[in-house]
Formats: sequence, structure tokens, C-alpha cells
Amino acid sequence: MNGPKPAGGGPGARATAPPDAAGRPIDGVALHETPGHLLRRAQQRAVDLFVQEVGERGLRPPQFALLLAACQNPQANQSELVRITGIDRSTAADMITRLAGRGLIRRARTEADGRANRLSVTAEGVAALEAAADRVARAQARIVAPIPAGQRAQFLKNLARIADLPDLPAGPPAANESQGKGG
Amino acid sequence: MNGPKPAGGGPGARATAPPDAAGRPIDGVALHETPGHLLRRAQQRAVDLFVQEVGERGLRPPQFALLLAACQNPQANQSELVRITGIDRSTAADMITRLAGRGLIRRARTEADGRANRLSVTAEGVAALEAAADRVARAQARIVAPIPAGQRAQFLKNLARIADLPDLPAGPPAANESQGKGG
DNA sequence: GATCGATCGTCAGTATACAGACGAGTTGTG
DNA sequence: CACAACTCGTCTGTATACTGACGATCGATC
Repeated sequence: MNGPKPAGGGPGARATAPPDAAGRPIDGVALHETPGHLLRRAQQRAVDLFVQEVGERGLRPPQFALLLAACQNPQANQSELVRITGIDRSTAADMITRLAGRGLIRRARTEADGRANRLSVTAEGVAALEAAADRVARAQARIVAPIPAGQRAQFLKNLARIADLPDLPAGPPAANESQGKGG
Repeated sequence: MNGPKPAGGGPGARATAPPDAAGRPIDGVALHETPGHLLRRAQQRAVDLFVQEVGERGLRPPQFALLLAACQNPQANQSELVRITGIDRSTAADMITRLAGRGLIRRARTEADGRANRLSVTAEGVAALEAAADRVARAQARIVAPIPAGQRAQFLKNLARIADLPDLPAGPPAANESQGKGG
């Protein structure tokens, strides 16, 4: 555990000093209540669980995302995969070099556009994806496990809102989704 | 903007193939619905907003966290700050070197323990923190702005659950907190 | 055909993140 | 004191993230 000085202040998620703060104004800022810090810690934990399940020598989360996107969009070039995955274009270039070095992907200039690269996932790459799929699913389940089941869909929806991604395709099947059930 | 091809799949947040998936099982995995991916994208956005507010040449989120923790815990050594902030010890060593290079912090061996470093935030460091405080608060507000106001406290609580941090000090003042507004 | 603006991918530089090994120092035990 | 186990901080190596600059190419326009 690690919360030695919560500097307990008001409720909610304020990042400024409550009236009962100490001398300097910054002494009232509670790091552990700020959304940005919580997001960072939560993402750390998510990566940790992913690596625990998939293995330290296996695919890492962004590698899985990139390889999966390439597999599901065979005619996409690097820029399109960058848009799909949210990985930076410079980072993607490095990652593709590493994935190609492991034989999971191939990179070749397209004939139609002399600037663009088309990425082909190799048979080994597909095998790596399929071998990881179940473990990734387990990791995802463990990530949201600490959240009460009835609140998970709403939580992910709000996470998508922050991420500024298209909202989850909330279909008709789920009935109780915009309200938690009391308790 | 960046969501050109959502590759819409099944509802909910499953990470495995729904029965109506295409040929390979991995074709049914919807990246944009997985908690890990959403956490990564949301954190990217949070960092982006932080940098927008504080400035590209200013403190970055982990630097702010480390400097703030050092300021609020003057007698803490590096290991303790590592525990408070969740920053890796190797990363923290690098960051402290950079912060010291900018004159925001000083590092010195303690007399009591010949291994430990005590970190002193300089006057410039305190000034940087205080100058950033309001901007950081604005950034935090913008991060959760896309979430309906009534759901923010619950969202942050669930984020803290994932992060495996001590729960937010949800005091007695908040009454309607574990349920959304009726329906 | 020539040119301008936009796009694609690469590269350099910097910052964050983490595993693993290491030296130095401390603590517990005898 | 001697010794082992542990802790603190550093260092190396690798991976992710992003900015800014760059060359190459494409598209539109003249």
C-alpha cells in the first residue's frame, strides 16, 4: 500500500486546495484524487495485468493492438493503422521494425502510392495473435474485475468519452446500463 | 480526430469473438471496446490536455507528481516518493536528474542512511509548482468534462479501484453517490 | 510539363516506463 | 566482529510516446 498522507480534504475530485489546507496552496493538492494521476496508475495496472497474462516475452499491449489492426485491415497502410490504434506515427515505425525483426509482420511499398507501406501480417503473426487472444481476454476481464459488474459498461462508456473515441456501440441488448443498481 | 474505421462488432465490452464473427477468431476482437485500449487512449488524452494547459516547456504530468510529492513530504527519500507517486525507481532517478538540472530540486545523501537520498525542492521548484497549480486544476477539469457531472465521482472511484489505490476519501457529505440518478 | 501544398514514412532528440544487474550501505543474527 | 539478507540508488537495455525536421511522393492547378 502507499497512501501515507492523503491530506484528506473535501469530497469529489478537486485539484485545488480545500479551505482547511496547510500553509502553501499546493499543500492542499491531493495527487491521489486527480483524474490524470488515477488514469496513469490505472493504465499502469492494466499493462501489468496484460503482461502477467500474455507473458513478458510475448506481445505487449500496443504491439497486440497494432498487429490486430493490421490483421483486421489487410489493405491499410501505416497511417491508417496509426489512426485506428492511436499509436504515434514515429512510434509505429519503430514498433513495425521490431515486429518485422521478429517475423510477425512484413512491410512493403505499395505500387499505387510510392510513399505508403502496406503491412502484411505473417502466418507467425496470425499465430501469435491467436495464441494471445484468450490470454488478452483474461487480462481485460481482470482489469475491470475490481469494478462492480453493474457499473462496468457505464465505466467503459465514460472512459471512451474521455478518450474522445466513438462511443461504444451500446446496442439494445443491455437494459440496465445508464444507472447503477442501488446499494 | 482519429476514428475512421471502428470495425463495429458485438455489443458490450467483450474481447473475444462473438458468434457472428468472421473467419478467424481474432477478427471478432473489437480493439475499441477493450478496457486496456480505452485506458491507454484516455490516458493519452489526459496527458495531452495537461500539456495543453501547462505548456510544452513546463512540467509534465509525472514531473508535477514527483515534485509535488517531494514538496509535501520533505523528509521522504527517493524510495518513499516512488511509492507515493507510482513512478518506477529507475525512471524516478532519471527524472530527478533532469529536475535537478533545471534547478527545481536538489539531491543529497542523508546522514542517517548512507544509501538514501533526501530530495529538497528549491524555491524555484516551489514557484514552478505554484505557477502550475491552477493550470493543472483546469486540465483535470477538462479531463473529466466529457463525463456527465453526476457520474464523475463514481467514475473516479472505479478508476481508483482499477489502480488498486486506496479508495477516494468519500466522506459522509455525498449522499447519492453509488447510484445514478433514478430511472 | 512545372510547381505548390499536402501526405507518407523516416529519423533525431527527449521523456516516461520497467526489468535486471550491480555496488554500497544497513540490519538482523550469532 | 563476522556474516547473510535486505534495502537504496544507479546503470544498462529495451519499449512506448511525441515533437520537429526531413526526403520522397502524390494531387491539384496552371
